Amino acid sequence: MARVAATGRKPLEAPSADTRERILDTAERLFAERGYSAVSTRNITDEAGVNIAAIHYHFGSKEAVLDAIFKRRLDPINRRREQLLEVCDRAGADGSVMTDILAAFIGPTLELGGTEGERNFKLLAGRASTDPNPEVKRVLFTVYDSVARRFLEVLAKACPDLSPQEMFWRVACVYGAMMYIRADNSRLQHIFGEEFSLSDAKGALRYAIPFLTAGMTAPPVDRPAPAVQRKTRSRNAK
Amino acid sequence: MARVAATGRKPLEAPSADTRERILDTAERLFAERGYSAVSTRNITDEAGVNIAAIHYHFGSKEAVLDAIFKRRLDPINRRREQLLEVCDRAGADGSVMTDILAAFIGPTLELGGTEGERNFKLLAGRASTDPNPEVKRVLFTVYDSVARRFLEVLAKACPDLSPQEMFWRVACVYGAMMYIRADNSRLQHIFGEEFSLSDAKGALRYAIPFLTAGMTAPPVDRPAPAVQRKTRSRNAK
DNA sequence: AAATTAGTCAAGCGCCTGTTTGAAATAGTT
DNA sequence: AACTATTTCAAACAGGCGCTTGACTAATTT
Repeated sequence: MARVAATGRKPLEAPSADTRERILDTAERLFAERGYSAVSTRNITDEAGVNIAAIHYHFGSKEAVLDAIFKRRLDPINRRREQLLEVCDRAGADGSVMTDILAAFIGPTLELGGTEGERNFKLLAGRASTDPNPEVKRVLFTVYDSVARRFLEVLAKACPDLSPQEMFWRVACVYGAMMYIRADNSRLQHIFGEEFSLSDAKGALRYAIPFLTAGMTAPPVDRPAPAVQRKTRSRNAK
Repeated sequence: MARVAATGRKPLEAPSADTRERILDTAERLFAERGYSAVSTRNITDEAGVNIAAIHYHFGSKEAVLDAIFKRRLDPINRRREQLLEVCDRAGADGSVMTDILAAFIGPTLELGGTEGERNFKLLAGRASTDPNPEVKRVLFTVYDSVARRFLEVLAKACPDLSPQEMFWRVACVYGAMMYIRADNSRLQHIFGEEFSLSDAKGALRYAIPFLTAGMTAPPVDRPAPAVQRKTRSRNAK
């Protein structure tokens, strides 16, 4: 009781879940705002209002904090992705399934943004995707590898005409677009005007997924399409 | 003479262009490898084999080094981009010009890679694009703003059917793909296999530009295409 | 009520940060 | 040969880094 009264925060059920969560929330925000390398453990504990030793008591290291942040948000998202991909996989391989596959993979991450914490994580995830820091790369690898492989399986099944090379480059474009939208650097916003924002999840789903669908279903470069293949691409009714 | 003999490097014409260039080359490599925030001025001067004070004598600050790195590589590239965009602009607005516009904007940066320094810069440019550090953002802004506006002008002219919203999101996808390819994080390579690499400039131009062309020329979501519009999209002869 | 456990705390470990200094060495000019 | 301007140098500035320690408080178990 004394602790709660002293810090003046709302009482919480578990005694130290408070400290743990406050560290995660604060670190999530600071990593998103300044980047992993530019944030110190002291920055985190100071802003979270906890003792400097709390990070190493509860997590063990700065890297472990990043890992916990990603696991906390991504575990449910990845479960949802796999579930949606399963549906697409069973639906078979006609041209129209591409939109659903992309939506299954991209949607759950772009829809984040209901809470401030989710918004921060979305930024962090996008910005971390090109962070060369070995600690960041290690965390991302352990957290993304499995679902990324599943995504590629389903995708390959839906695009039997694409050579591995072509699939590689198309997937890179999809990844790039998704990560850039998540990262939401304000450069395009500055050029187009303040009324546009990459953090607008509805816009992302409405416009980016058709763009990427068109790219994924375009006639292959390697073996020009066998003339029969001709797909409708204007299905934008949700 | 004594200095050259002592360091065992090839003699150079200008007296201190040596030190300046060595700092730029080394910083370019380290920033690319570890990220701007994770590299210290001492890391740079140590590896460059120059005195710790040289950075502030020749540049004034760490941020000014980053700025000089970008200006050195990007000034010729941006001149080339503007020249190529000019040609597209004059060519008028039929559907086939989209590939040329994208190639004009993306090509000159993806073609980098002839020297080790160019390869390092390509990585750095991609990775910096989502770096939230304010120093990095400031440098990128001053260096990219002008040519980005020109690109958008030409693009808008070639896509008269797209609403501003839709243009915004499509351009975001193009930017994202380009930056992700430049950044060349090794995650996709790890999944697809070592024989695939995002640093392969020929592959990027061969496969990514058709992908993005398909996305940019897809029927608009906002006002479904006026049924007349039907574009050929299989022009892959260079 | 005693013993155990979980959590918090201020202080400090050795090392690194971006930047500055004033003197020494070198190069270019007269 | 003397003089000036440019460049390099070791040393140091105040402060921050990730992480550890050992004492202390508070809740839980026995």
